[in-house]
Amino acid sequence: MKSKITLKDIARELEVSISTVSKALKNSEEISRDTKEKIQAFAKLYNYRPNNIAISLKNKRTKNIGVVIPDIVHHFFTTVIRGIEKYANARGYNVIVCSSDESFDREVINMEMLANGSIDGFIMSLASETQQKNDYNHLKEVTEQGIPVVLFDRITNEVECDKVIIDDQLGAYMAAKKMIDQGRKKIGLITTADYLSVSKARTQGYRKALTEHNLEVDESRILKLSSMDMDEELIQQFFESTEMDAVLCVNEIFAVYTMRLAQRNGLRIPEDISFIGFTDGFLSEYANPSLTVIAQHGQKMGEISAQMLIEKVESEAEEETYQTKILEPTLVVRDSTIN
Amino acid sequence: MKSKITLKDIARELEVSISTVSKALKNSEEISRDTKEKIQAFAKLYNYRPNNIAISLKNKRTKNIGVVIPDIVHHFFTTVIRGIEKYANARGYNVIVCSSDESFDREVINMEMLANGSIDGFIMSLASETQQKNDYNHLKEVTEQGIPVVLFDRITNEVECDKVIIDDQLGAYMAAKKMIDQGRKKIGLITTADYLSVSKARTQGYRKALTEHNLEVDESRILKLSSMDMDEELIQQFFESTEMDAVLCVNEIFAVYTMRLAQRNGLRIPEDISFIGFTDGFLSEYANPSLTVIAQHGQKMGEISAQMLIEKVESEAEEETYQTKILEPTLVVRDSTIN
DNA sequence: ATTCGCAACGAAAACGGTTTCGTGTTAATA
DNA sequence: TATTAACACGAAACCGTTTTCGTTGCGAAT
Repeated sequence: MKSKITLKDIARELEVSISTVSKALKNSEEISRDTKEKIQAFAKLYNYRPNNIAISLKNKRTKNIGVVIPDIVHHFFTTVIRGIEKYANARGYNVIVCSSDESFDREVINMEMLANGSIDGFIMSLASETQQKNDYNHLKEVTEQGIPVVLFDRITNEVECDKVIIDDQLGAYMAAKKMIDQGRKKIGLITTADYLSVSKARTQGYRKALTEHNLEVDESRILKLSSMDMDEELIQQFFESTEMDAVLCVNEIFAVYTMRLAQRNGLRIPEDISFIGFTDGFLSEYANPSLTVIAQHGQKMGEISAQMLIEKVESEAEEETYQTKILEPTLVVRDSTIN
Repeated sequence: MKSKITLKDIARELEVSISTVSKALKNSEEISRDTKEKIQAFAKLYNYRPNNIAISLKNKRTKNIGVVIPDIVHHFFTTVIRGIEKYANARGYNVIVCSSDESFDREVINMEMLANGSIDGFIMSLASETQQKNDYNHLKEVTEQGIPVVLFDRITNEVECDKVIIDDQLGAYMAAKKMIDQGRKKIGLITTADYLSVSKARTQGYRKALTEHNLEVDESRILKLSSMDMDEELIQQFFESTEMDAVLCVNEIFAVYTMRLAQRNGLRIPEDISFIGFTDGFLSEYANPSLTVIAQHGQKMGEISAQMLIEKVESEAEEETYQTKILEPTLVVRDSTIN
């Protein structure tokens, strides 16, 4: 086991000072050509790599980005991570991923773990429990320490920082309008509790579309589930007791599950009933029939988040100017709606 | 913006030495009750947290685990990450996730980035390109430096380290046997190229099951796809030109996609043709019909990997003893096979 | 009065780099 | 010949901790 070689080792071996070695490896003008060549050759031979930790301590910059998300086993979030990684790695940053598991406490603990020097900034999406409690002191503390934060998707107005979201209201509006345009009148909505910023916005978009097209919003056609568990029982009851010719769901699981219910009840999709979901994941693509969805562009969201964060991290300026980027959702038409 | 307070700050403010502060905060016996109380109160008031980076430099331990996987947008790998996170976080470790994107070069780069002090050990699954090239020098270098490595799922015998896999051969065997027991005779296999360790093992299990039950292995019933892309064209051709009453697929996407093809051709599942896939993900659960699968227990795999790694990291011993844990796969019966 | 022991604290090295500011040597200039 | 500037390099501080090894001051024992 040959352990890592340090500047000190090289200096001792070549009988020069540590500073000379350091400068030589950075190709400093101060050092003579001969010495530089000798040192560089030696370093290459022994495969010298500077110790990241030491550099971090000196620079007070770690080149690590902390990502805290509610759930890692969720297609949307993984695409966001992919986007973050793509952009961050290209700029020499590593990504430290922590999942809050929708728990407020775990979110706080993870942030505290990372905030003590491990990372240069945070990219995060709020745990549902956090949105429910409406307590953002952990976020405020971090920003007050000067650690940049970018919030995506599940955001809050309570904390001042950069934000990236898609226009959820518009997305739901587009989906509902699509169904209305195809002559659907009895459009149901399966969503989650309103404390989730995204669900609230989507419900608004749904209402807006119906109202604007002179359709009454029938509250019995709206099912609000707790976000945590996919309650099959409730969906089943709802589906069987509600007359609908179209259903909008705030995620693909609700949609695909309900489609199956419909099919078992002898309904044809999309002839008798059509479906639109949110999140353009594998489930939508490979469902039978494939599911029309509002794509949230997770990867793009991740890239933009990373870009915004790294910009803040690397900017010397102390400007306290924050922006919110709103991405446009896209309707991906598949076989669960007509043509 | 109040930036982080350090030991030095406390020492200056309270007119004691840095060492006294450090000891007081660790409740050392050396320091008088009075002084300790004063220092601890001050630290609490100003919310002092030790700087992780400084501690890492001192201890030569980062409490970070590096995870390098082929793809982050993949259910199996995310469940593994979840398992790693769960175990690691409980022990105070952070998880740095890097995706190789199935690329050898990215795998090498990521490992080099992390190996220079950022992490205490690696948990990884090989990129398909790496398995194809059969080049593991980057892994060997890392282990020679004394950095522990745990390989999971996509492993190689070329490098000596701890390993965690499921018994892929057994899994495929179980699946094929299940179909045979139900009277299926013309069992197809949709898999990926043999250089992927798991695909090879699964193919072997499939062959073994057929042979043992006096069924001839018809090579024309085996489709080998490049792992990278899900080639719909090829699957379609294969499906339509091959007579089968059962299909075993090495992942859920292949299975679900092929099920849809079958249904469009008017076949009933599972009456006319039955399906079994690998990976127990959302796709299998919410497919219509739901898909019988060989569960790979990703989360468990992650937990075990993390446990093995942390054990190595924290053990002083220089023992060069490595083990390979083989998990038993489970057959999860759903509606794509008979009862 | 001297020595001893102990309690309570500080100085300094160490981790592995970067960087500023000397300093000694040589060669060019006055 | 004395001065000076450029060159090439080293010493040391610094980042924030931990930890070892002093070093005080003081009461007790001799």
